[in-house]
Amino acid sequence: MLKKRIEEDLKKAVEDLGYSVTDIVLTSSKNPLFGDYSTNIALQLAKQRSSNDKQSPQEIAKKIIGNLGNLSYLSNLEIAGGGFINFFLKDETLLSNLGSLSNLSLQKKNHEKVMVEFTDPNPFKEFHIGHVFSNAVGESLARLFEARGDVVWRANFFGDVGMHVAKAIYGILNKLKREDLTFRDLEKMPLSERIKFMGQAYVLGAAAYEEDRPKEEMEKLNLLIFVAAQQYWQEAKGWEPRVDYRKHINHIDEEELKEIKNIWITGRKWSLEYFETIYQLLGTKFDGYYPESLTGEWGYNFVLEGLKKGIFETSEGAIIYRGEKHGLHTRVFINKLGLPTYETKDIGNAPHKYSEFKYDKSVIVTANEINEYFKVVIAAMKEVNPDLGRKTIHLGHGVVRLKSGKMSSRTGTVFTLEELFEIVKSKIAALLKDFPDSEKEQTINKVSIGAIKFAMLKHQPEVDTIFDIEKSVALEGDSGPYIQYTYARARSVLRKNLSDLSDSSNLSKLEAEERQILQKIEYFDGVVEEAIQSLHPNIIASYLLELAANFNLFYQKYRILDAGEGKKDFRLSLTNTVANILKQGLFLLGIEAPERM
RNA sequence: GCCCCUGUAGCUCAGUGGAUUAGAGUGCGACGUUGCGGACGUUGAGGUCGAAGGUUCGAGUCCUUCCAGGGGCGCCA
Repeated sequence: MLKKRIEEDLKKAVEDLGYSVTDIVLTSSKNPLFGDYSTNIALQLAKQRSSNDKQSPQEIAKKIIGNLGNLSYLSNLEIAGGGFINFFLKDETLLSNLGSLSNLSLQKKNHEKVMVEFTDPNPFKEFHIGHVFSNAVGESLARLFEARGDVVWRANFFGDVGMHVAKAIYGILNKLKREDLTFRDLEKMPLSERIKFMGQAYVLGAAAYEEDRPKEEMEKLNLLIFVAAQQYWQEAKGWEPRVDYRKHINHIDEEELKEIKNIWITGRKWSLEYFETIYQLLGTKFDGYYPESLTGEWGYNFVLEGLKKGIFETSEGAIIYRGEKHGLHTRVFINKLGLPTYETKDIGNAPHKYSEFKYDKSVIVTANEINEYFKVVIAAMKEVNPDLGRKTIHLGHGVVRLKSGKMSSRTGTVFTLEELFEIVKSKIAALLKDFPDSEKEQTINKVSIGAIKFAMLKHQPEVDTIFDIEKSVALEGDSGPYIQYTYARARSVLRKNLSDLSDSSNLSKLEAEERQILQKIEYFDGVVEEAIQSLHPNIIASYLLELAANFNLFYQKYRILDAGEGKKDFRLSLTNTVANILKQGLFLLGIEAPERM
């Protein structure tokens, strides 16, 4: 990578002048007049010294250039503007670089163990497009870490106990009664129908909860679910309970408990089965699953430990953490019924995950509406277990909004992945109507998922995205299909060439468009590093769009296969490298690149 | 009321304190291939970077205040 080389040479030249530099900023130039790379280092250094020793940026730049001497890979080195140093690479340098990149593989030099938790959909509820956003971001981060050589563990945390489940089960019981069905009838339906039923039941239960009438009944149901879940883990996995939930209930009707337990186990299983079909479609495979029914118990112990140390305190019958000491809010960890809240389940999630995978870093991707809440959880974790606290990074992604407003499974205005997928799929299917049947279905899926994921990943993850369902998942312009199409077109040319690709560094003259592509290829590695460092997959997305646009312009203007000897080999090699990078870049975004589309 | 996030072209968004003239895509106007895949390419119009101060040789970027939108603020997740 040439950028690294320039940075090293530059750093040495600057240090020889007696300046201490921690960070050399070398940027790729947008304007070809300013060379391939530029640095403002001289302007930065001019500020560093006290006034009596001050030198102008130009003077410093001049000295730096003097120290750099003659660099064989450059065609020119100049001072411009108010002290910028511009680096012009030789065409031969870029060309020889192409040879080394034609079988591109990223340098794998990092070897940290990284946990990435993402998607986190709750059983009994719909998989909505917010989950798709979380999945797209998380899967991309996981792949970026892997590209750097890290060992990644994909974690999926889900709420299988808590009021939302009580609402869902309350809804199921009532909906069954209303429609004169039994739970057995449900079991005979196809999976998609069962999921739909449960989704509707949840909305029913949530609405009933708002009315306040059955609140007490639902709170009791909530407790029963905790007991049922605990029994399940005891029987199925030999789990040793750490918390006694029964003591919070006056009287338990064992028949009722049995019924609830059956619905909980079965409904939960259906949801998880269904989520797996979605993960397969989206291209994620999780290494570990962390249900709140278990992490809650881990967290319970964690909080009690903190209580003994005085980190947590009791208040009005609940166990709370006072966040004010860190400029945060007070949050309840164990409610007055003795049940762990989400805070406890989440704080217990850390030791639970760590017990299975001893990570150096744990990145948790969730919606940003719980950013403030997460700060409290991490602050508390840092006090009880500083090591785990330090290793935890929370990335709050933006809310996916519809034009009509935010969607919520609580109010029933969800927009599910299925609904979105159907809309996109029908558009793609229309375009691919003459496609050979054997690969048709698969290709339609690849392109549809590419369109959806790319539409989400082209934005910064932290910022809210507004989804105009019809328009947002575009197929032309800034889109996944645009890049996939460019890839397919490049592959089509390469398939038509029957001879071997040969080295072509003896080329006499580069066209401007060819040079621009070579320059762009040069800093793919740098872009990947930047994306990892900032946890911003959108940097990859922007890069791919630029590369695809550069290639399309070249493709439009010049012939490849009948370019004539000398040119042809080079252009094929260039096309091959672009195709490889597009494919790899898309892979880093979790998107597949079909050979034909 | 307090805390956090966000205000850049009609719309959706990029933009490390730096380089004439703030960039893409989309939408709108005008075009292009007897061509290797037109889901492509070229071109035009479109901006008081929410507002006002400040720091700096230099501010869309940093600081302060204000305005607007969103999220959060002890037993939902």
